[in-house]
Amino acid sequence: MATRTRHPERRQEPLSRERIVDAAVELLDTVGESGLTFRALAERLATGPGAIYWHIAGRAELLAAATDAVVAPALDAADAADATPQEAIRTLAGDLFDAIDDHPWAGPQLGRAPAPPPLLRILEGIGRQVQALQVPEAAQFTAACTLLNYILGVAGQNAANTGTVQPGTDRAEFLDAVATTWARLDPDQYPFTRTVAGQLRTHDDREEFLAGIDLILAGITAGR
Amino acid sequence: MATRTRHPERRQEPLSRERIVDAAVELLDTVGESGLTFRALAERLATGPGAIYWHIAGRAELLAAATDAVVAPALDAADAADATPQEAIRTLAGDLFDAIDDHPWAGPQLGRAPAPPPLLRILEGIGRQVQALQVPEAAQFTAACTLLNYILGVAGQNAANTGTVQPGTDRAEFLDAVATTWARLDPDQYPFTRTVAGQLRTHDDREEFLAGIDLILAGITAGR
DNA sequence: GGGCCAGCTGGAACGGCGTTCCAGCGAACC
DNA sequence: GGTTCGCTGGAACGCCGTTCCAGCTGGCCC
Repeated sequence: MATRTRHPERRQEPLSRERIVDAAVELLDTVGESGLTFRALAERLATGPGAIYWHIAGRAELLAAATDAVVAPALDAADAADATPQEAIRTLAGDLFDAIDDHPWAGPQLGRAPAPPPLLRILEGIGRQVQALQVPEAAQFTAACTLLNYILGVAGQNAANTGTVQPGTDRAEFLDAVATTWARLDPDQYPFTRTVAGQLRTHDDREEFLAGIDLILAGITAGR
Repeated sequence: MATRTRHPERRQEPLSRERIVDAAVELLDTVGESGLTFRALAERLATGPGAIYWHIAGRAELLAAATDAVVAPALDAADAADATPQEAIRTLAGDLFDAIDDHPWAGPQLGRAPAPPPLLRILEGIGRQVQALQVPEAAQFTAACTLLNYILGVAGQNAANTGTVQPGTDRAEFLDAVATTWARLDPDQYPFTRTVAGQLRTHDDREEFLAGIDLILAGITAGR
C-alpha cells in the first residue's frame, strides 16, 4: 500500500479506491444517479473503464461505497454524553437527514446490499437510545425498526422529489406547484389532501421530518 | 376501441395498454425489475419493441402503470363503515403490505413519478382516518405523512431484502442467516443489534410492520 | 366497389451502458 | 539486468431503452 518512490511525485496521482469513490460522489452530486457512468468516471479520472475495475467490483459496489462515504460522517458524530435519548435520536436523525438532503441519490441506496454497513450502524445507533429509554426488551426491536423504516421512507421520498424537480426551479416554486396541484384535486376523491395542500407552501422538510420522529418517540414512550 | 370483425377471432388478441401492463406485471413477478425488458416483453406478447411504444411512452410509465395495477386493489378495498379509525388504518396498511409482499418490485416505485396516483391515494386514505381520530388540524399533515413515510420505508426495505435472497432459499433460512450474521458482529460496536438478533428468527414481517403502525398511532393519539 | 387514409404493427438500427479482455508499462525484486 | 507482477487504459462484447419507418389492415368516402 504505502509504496514510496524517490521521485517527488508520480506523473499523476495513482488510482485508488478512495479517489474513485470521491470522484463518484462528485459525479452523483452533479448529475444524479443515472449520470454515474464508468465512462464518465473514467474520463474524470483521466483513465479507462478497465482500470476502475481493478479497484472496485462493479457499479453496485461503487454506489454502496459512495453512499457509505457520504453517510458515515453523520453516523460518526459522537453522541453527546449529556443528551437525553430523545435528543440523541433527534440529532442522529437530523444529521442523517442533512446528509441525504445534500446527496439525495444516497437515500434509496441506504437499504440496499446484503449487509450494508450504514443500515446496521443506523439501527445500532437508534437501538442504543431505545434501550436508554427503558423500553422493555421485547419491544425494543419494533421501536428501533419503526424509527429506522420511517427514516428510510423519508430518505427515499426526498430522492424521488429532487429527481422530479427541474434544476432551474427553486424550492418555493416547487412547493407552490405541488400545493396548487393538490388544491385542484377532485373534492370528492381527495378531501383530506385538499385540506392540507395549503400547509405545503409554508412547511419545512427538515422540521416535518423531525416532527415525525417525535411522533414515533411519543408512541414508544406512551405506555410508560 | 371496440372494433368488430366478422371473423370469429383476430389471428391474435390485439395489443392494448392493459395487455401490455398485465404482461409486464407477470414479467416483474417472475424475474424482478431488472428483468422487465422491452425485448422480453415484446417476445412474450409476440410482437416487436416498437409496437409497445405506440401504447406506452417508455419504461418509466410502464413501471408506474404496473405498480398502479398491483396496488390499486388494496386501495379500492371499501373501508368498513363500522371500523374505528385505527382499525381502518391497520387494514389499509395491511392490504398495502400484502400487495408489496406479493410484488416487491412495486415498493420502490410507490414514491416515484411527478404526481403518482398511488401515493396520493394512500395519503388520502390515511389522512381521512387521521381526521376521524380528532387530530387537531395543524397536526394532521404531520401525522399522515409520518404513517405514509413509514409505510414507504417498509415497502422499499422489503424489496431490498427479497432482492438479496437467493430464489432457492426459503424465508426461515434467510432469517436464520441474517440472525447469525448479526450475532457475530463486534460486541463493542454493535451491542444492541446483537441483543435483538435472536428475535429475528421468530419474527413475522407483517406483524412487525403492523406493530410499527400501532406505535405511530399511539404517538398520534398520545397527547389526546 | 375501389381507392384512400389513419391506426397500428414489428423488425431494424442507433447510441450508450456495464462489463470483460488483454497488450503493455513501469517499478520492485532476485 | 532480466523477470515478475501490480496496475493501467483502450478496444470489444452483448444488452439495454428508444427511434424510425416500411408495410399491413380494416373502416370510410367517393
